[in-house]
Amino acid sequence: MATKIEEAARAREPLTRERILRAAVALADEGGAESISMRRLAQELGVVPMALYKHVGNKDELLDGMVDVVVAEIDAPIEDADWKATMRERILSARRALLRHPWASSVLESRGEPTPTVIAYIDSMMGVFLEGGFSIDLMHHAMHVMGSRILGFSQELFDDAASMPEEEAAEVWTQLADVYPNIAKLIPVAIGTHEGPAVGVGCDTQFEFEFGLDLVLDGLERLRAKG
Amino acid sequence: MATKIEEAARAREPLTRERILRAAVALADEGGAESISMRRLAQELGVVPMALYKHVGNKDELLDGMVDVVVAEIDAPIEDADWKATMRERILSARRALLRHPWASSVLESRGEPTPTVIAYIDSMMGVFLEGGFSIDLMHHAMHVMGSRILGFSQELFDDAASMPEEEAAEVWTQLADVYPNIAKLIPVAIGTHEGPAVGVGCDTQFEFEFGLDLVLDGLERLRAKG
DNA sequence: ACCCTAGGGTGTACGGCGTACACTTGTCAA
DNA sequence: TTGACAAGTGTACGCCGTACACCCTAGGGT
Repeated sequence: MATKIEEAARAREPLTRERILRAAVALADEGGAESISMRRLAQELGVVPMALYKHVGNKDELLDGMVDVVVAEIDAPIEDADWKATMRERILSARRALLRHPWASSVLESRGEPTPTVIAYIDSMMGVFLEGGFSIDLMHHAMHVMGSRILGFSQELFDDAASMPEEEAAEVWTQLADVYPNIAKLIPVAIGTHEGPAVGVGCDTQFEFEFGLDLVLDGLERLRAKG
Repeated sequence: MATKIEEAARAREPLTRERILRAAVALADEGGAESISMRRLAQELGVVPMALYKHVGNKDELLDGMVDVVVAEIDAPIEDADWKATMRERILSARRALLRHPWASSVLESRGEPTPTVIAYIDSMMGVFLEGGFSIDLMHHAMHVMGSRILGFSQELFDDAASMPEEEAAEVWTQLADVYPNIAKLIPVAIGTHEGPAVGVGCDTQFEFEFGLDLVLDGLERLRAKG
């Protein structure tokens, strides 16, 4: 009897590639990229590790599948807008997707060959450039210039040095002012004005992303206009 | 006797943090980033794995040390030049260092907090901006815009799709032309002109890097001039 | 001449990982 | 009823990082 109920409970939702991917994404969402392991994921699904291999091939394929889930969340390009607005909006949409899944950018970076889904996304971004009047050559360069920004992220040198109480951080940095004088100069700015999301050494990541994005897009527009 | 000789041979060059780092860099240079393991490295040094821990603490510290070795290879900034030339030259020097150690960029990306050596490098790059007439705010934005480019690399969406014979690659791509129409448009360019290092879907990575670098630097110069 | 200490190198062991391979079990067609 | 096929299981292998207790040797204080 009891065993029948158990079996029923287990069989209620049979293992599926989709279900595995959903569970993996959920697991990574709450535990970060390094918490994804076949064993941990199997446990989360109430199943033995090897069961997963009937649906995903290997771990790399799993990671690819997870990336695809995130990329699928990116909005379609808007219509009836110039190339720059279209590009900009779609990239910001991609960024929103990546912010919902903070593990995704590091997984994306680590992947060698992109998945067909990612390639299709890239291809459609190329289309935006071409329809916007870019030559094929310039579109090619543009794609390289954009780099990972086209997927909504850009690798930062520091991750935001948060997690330290603001005043303590300030003190540490003023102590280090003579060894890193220029970095130290950033502190008075943030502490002094002391408003908005810029606290401590941290900064408004969203602003910085859009700043860089616009700088690049403007540069490309200039080149396009010159022909 | 024999044992004495063995011991002598082993003791000839006693284990040292420097020696470990040199060996690790050499190992990664020839085997790639994923070939670095404490066990493998110990074996390379003719020593038991745990011996390393008397000198490096743990694997993360080892990786940090390896990064430092590479960063130390970057030339000092040139003198008596405007900020853009200084920046440009130093970044290209960094890129040369990273090309000598292809594993380094991925290790750099994977690291959370940068090492003091890296921080010092970043600080000195900030100094170049400031001495070039950037306000502190604009310098701050500029550092974000540069991102990893300041260390001589930028993450590409594909790694160069090399390793496939050129004509075969062309054929594959023309077959895929209807599913990735815009990517396919890149092929005739590379194949058609057929000169320089641009073969197949590949492209001149160095050119693309400098193209993007200059686009960003020019954009920043414009902002600086406006004040 | 003795011991003592400290530090570098060792050996063993633990818990985690990805996954190959042989197996049971449940389902449905013939 | 049987028999094939797919889904899930169990066991095992070879990697990994590293904690911990050990030994061995060189150097210094007595």
